[in-house]
Amino acid sequence: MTISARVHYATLALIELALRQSEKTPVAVREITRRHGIPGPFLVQILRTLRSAGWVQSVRGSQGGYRLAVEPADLTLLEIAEAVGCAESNCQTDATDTPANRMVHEIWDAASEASRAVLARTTLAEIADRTAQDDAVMFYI
Amino acid sequence: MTISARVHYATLALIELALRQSEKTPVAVREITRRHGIPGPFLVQILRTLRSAGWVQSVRGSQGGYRLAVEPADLTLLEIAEAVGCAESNCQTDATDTPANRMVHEIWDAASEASRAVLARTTLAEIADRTAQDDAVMFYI
DNA sequence: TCATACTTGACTAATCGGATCAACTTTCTA
DNA sequence: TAGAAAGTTGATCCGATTAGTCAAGTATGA
Repeated sequence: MTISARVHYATLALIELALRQSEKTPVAVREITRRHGIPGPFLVQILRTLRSAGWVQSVRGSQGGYRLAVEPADLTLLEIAEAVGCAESNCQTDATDTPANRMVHEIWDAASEASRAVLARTTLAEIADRTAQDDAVMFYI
Repeated sequence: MTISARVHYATLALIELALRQSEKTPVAVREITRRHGIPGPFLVQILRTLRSAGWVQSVRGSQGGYRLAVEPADLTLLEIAEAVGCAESNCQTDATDTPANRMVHEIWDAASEASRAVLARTTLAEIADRTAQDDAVMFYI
């Protein structure tokens, strides 16, 4: 469960889309990259993945952009991380299959499971809401 | 907290040394590599790190080898992972510092902390003991 | 004195994550 | 109906990290 830049950017983009769900026109890639400082073509690549996961819709042509296609409350950070991140194969070695080897692997698995549990119980809706609150405070100041 | 082969091998080696603490002569590298299927020169490299951490002692010359230099109950898997593994810098990006960015980073930190907690509460003594039991069962069969 | 075993430092090969580019298609708008 | 604005796709590149190797040297027991 290594959190790569890819996963981080994907999450930021989804938050942005979640916060602007009510807008009529879709959100252009350039707006997202500008607001969050994400390298442009890289975000495009990430959005492609999000689209094939069915979480965003794209609208082509002028005035085009991206729109969230799911309920933010239904999407967990674990799902995002697993869909966007690469293979999360934990610790592949050629070590002999011994009791010690199995025992140690159990611990790595338990550690991995612990962090996955944290991500699994956090939804996009939660962080979007909390972000919105912070944004409001910033605006007020 | 990615578990690399390096960390895995280090842990296996330390278990082996822990189980053979009572032996008169130190344990040769070759014995460890054979029993656990660890690439020879690679293990040497790892043992160097363990030695500079002060966890193992080396004995040179004929009949030489390695010996555990600490109480297995005092060594946690987290310490091993952090000493042997490389930089565990979680998610470095150039993303703009926004509420969303901070919020998301908090979650990654929480996830990382959860897995570290698991490793922090597991000691070398525990896994060595449990391994010894499994070994005994295998021998009995 | 020789075989055994650790020491050290440099070196290589493969993989992966991050990032970029160019050529193309779609759609709006003037 | 032309052109500008946007997304689409596939290929590609680069640098860092990891896994793993090698060779020359040193210490020690038999």
